[in-house]
Amino acid sequence: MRMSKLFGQTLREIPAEAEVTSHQLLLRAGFIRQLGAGIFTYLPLAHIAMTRIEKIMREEMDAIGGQELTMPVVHPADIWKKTGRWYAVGAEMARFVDRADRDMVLAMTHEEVVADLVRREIQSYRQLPALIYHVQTKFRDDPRPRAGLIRVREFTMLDSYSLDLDWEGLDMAYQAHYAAYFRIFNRCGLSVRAVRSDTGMMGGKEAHEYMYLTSIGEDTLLFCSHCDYSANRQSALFAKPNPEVEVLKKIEKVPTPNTSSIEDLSELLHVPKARTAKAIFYMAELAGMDQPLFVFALLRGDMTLNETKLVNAIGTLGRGQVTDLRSALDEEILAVGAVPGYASPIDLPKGDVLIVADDLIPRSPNLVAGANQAGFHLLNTNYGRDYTADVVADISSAEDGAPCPLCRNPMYARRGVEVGNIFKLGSKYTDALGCSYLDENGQSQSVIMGSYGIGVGRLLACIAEEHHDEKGLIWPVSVAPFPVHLIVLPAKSDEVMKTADDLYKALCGEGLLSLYDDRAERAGVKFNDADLIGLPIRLTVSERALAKGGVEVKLRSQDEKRIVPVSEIVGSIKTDINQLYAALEQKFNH
RNA sequence: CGGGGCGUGGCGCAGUCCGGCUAGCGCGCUUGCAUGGGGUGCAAGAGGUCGAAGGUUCAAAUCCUUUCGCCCCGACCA
Repeated sequence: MRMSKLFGQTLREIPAEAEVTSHQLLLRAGFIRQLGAGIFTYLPLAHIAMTRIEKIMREEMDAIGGQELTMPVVHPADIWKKTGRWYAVGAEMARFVDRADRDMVLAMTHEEVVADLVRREIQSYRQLPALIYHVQTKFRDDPRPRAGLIRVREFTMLDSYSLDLDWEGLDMAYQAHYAAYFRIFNRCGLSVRAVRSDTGMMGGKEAHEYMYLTSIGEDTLLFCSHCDYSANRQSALFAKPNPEVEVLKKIEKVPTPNTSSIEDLSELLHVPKARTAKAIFYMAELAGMDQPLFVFALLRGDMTLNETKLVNAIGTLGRGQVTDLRSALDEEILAVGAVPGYASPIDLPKGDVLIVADDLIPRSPNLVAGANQAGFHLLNTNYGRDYTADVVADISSAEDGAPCPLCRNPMYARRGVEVGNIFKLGSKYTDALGCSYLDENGQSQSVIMGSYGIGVGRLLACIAEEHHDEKGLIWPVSVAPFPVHLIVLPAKSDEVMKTADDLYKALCGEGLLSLYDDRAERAGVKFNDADLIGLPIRLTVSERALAKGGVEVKLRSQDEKRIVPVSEIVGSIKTDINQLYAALEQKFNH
């Protein structure tokens, strides 16, 4: 590609809207341009890089038996209504009506389409297992896109779907993906950690997320310092304290004026936070219910509430899945007879209030709790004797330093960006859309499904985030838009330009694609642009280099320069490329 | 959705508080000359409904109202 013809230019200054490094560099180097919030154009350089990433994805998917197809971006709402997600997913799903007034959906994922397809195509156990995938556009109307390509609304995703006879088959498909996804990330030069995750709107039994660890990440992950336990904080378990058994003391009301926080309470009464109970109030919207449900969450004063766990705990009640959870307003709290700052489940006039207690509460005797009266708390409240809950479940959040649920050693917290995920869905979607197959005994069985995805643009951004220096990007050889950046410097004689032109053609002839900076720019401009764009190998044709007997070769990732005779340049570059690939492989083989 | 910030040539900004000639500056872009290994110099140019609508005023980038968009924090999120 001649740079004089390349669509898209580099920017000297950082556009004001970019704060995150990958966003700044991708804008400055002429890879992306923004059209709207979370909506981007991928210029030729980014397009080529993404195409290369997708090629790696296709190779790895094909290697585990995947078959590529393409599914639509616009779906009739019908199938989403059948699985319930038309109702369960909120404004994140973009909807519209077509000219015939039919409800339509922009694809945010493709389980429904897959299930509909399976219903038509799969009838017999002989057709299973099957694995299909595509690389397709998704639209999720995220309330807050941010950080350039890290969190966008429209994006390209590799998503694959495994279809199996049974759960054992799904386990195998899941394992195959688990490994294939690591290979994809590693071949792209990105180091990731797989952590256990919540299944969220996807549903299903088990899920992992692939996390690129970085301080700009939006997710908080917990890693055990000793064993290999790791999880997203949304679903991370931890070893809770084991309180000693005590004689249940008599409940006692004490005045505690102006003591509405656990800190103040703990100080005033000289009791550790672990011997208090705190109440947190929510309004939960449940699928299929008109009125939001008041949720009274109770946990020990030394614990932090985990909203994801709370949502899941409410979901186990069978009253419907939570579609929205928000903090209750003071009026709403007072309306159920509780007093903000002094609330407890004891003697609560029970309207339609759902009490969810953390599982540490029943094991913790003689806790200080609110008296449902401003200015008073109760000493020695005990679960079972004084009150009960509708659900007892783990609703506490694992924080930095919390003991590992497996080995009790402390866990540490890190931030990360989710670049991929894998879900064991089971028959949630296949049953909803009625896809079954006949087994060898002629019995009808549910197709068991898994779904797996990687965001291509987000992956590109993470690679940029990981591979750069103060001058610009440093693309891994596997995803670089071109392996070679060929620079010709202005010169008096025509020989320099002719040598460069010939070299450019020779490289093309050898299949070594290059970005050829043939512009009438000065050396500094060209070198700076080359550093900014970050292609792996830089070749410089100049009078000075020719006088030294050849062309200057420099790797973007190293400082050394060397002169290589023109006749040997093709071989030399091929060697460099091979070494770069070898180094990349080396990095992840341990 | 709550809080904060910002919309002025392609990019970065000044001017807005306190209304007043033809709206500036740097970069980039065009042309010419010089220069020629790390964003070169000189000269001459092109390019702007000051986000939009309405209002106040003799006069609005500037004041008022409404609205749209973008960014950041939070809520949210596969």
